[in-house]
Amino acid sequence: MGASAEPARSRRAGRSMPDRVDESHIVERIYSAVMEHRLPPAQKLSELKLCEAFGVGRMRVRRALLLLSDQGIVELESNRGAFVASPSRTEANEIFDARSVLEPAIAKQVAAEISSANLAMLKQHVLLEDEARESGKGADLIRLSGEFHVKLALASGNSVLRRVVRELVTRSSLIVGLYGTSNRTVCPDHEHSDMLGEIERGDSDAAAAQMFEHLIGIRAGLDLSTTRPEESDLKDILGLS
Amino acid sequence: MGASAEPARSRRAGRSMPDRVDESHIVERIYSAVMEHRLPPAQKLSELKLCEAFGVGRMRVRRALLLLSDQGIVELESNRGAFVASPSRTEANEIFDARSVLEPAIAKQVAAEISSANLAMLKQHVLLEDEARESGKGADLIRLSGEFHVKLALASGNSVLRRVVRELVTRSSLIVGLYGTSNRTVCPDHEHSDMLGEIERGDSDAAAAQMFEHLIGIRAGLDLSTTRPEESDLKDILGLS
DNA sequence: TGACTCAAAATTGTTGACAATGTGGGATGG
DNA sequence: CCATCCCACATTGTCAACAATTTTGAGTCA
Repeated sequence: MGASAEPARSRRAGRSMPDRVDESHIVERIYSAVMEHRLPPAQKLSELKLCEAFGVGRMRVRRALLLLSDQGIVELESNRGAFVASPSRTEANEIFDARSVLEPAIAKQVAAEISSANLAMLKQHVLLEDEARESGKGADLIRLSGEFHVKLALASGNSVLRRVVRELVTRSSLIVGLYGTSNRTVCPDHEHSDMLGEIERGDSDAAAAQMFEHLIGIRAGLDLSTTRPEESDLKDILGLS
Repeated sequence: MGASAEPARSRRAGRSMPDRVDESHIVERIYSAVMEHRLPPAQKLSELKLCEAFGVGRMRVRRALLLLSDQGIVELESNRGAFVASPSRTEANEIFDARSVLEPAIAKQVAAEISSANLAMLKQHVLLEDEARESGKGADLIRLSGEFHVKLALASGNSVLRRVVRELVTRSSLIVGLYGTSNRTVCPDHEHSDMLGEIERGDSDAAAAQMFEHLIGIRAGLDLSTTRPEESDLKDILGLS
């Protein structure tokens, strides 16, 4: 049964869908699913399933998967298909190294010139985080913790910065799923709130320092030591991309 | 004459080609051509021409173009094809804003922990720049000036940083082509050399400051004022992607 | 039971044909 | 001479069939 031969509209009741689904829509949805830990690392992404899910032809799905693989969210294995990426410990360290370089600089910039509207947005977001933490909604908290970093970049008003952070945060979400040590897998309690305080005060350097420490804190909640190589690191070691 | 139906090997004598040309090869080649100002902004990229040039089927070319458009190097217009991107002044300012945030942080990081081998590589590169400047090889100088920034990111040993900088520098190359004011279109004379000095001394903050000033210098050689909107800015103003 | 073989089924990769749209040029008329 | 219309051509977008590869599972044998 070809998925794309159907009436194309009037899909199964639950989810509303734009009339014209293009690649970017599929990409966005998979990004969200990864951020919310609904798509675990190494999950198979069958073309047929995706075609049915989005009511789209195979070409669209393949193009979306190509874009996602270029962004490190998906891995394409020849003749085997697409899988949600499973970053090796080496890759994970690289990603957090990059975040430790880039995100403090972004926090610094945002602290230097944030609009009141964006400040309010971030405050609102932190409130949501507190709410999720206190009501024990672990899944929501994980998602919100990641989204904070994206919204902070968004507050810079610069789409390039937003895009870079979004990619890194989403990949980090996969890393947390793979290497998170049971408890405290997400951002330590009130660091987001503290950072926001520095931003509100306009203390750029303090905000940058806070972000740097914060990222160290996140990494501390992960098991990223590469003393003994593990499964998905073999390809790194053997030098097979 | 179908381009992909030929013997597939033994192409025209000049250029050697990998036996198996995949999307990333096409992407790399177009990146290089843009960096070297051999592909000007708004240049049409016909699928057929690219198929012939690379000896590849249309699918490969289309996928490469999709990746390039996702990275802002190429613009896809529906039913009209692919063109080398023409960043609007608004986009150009956004890109340089992002560079002014990210690259100083990268320079800081590199200054803090560069290997002697990478330091030597950068010194060698600056020598090449001097050579090109003194022998009046303007085209080479433009290319080398951009490459310096990429190589600096490369010296961090972090592929994420390298990738981000490479994308931004390549887009900047398009911006220089569009908005560069005749003379001094590239990096002011010895700033790369000065920056390298700070890096060698291990003075992180000085290196970061130098990079920041350097980027301001580059922007000063461009005409990016958006007082009266121009051609390609219309789409920004009208809110059409 | 467990390991192995092999063929059927399922999935992915690629190609070519066709439809849809944009482009250019010549004829026509003012 | 210039503008407009219209048709042939060229290019892009989409799809469906086919080829290649992997996966599955039943069957066989030790």
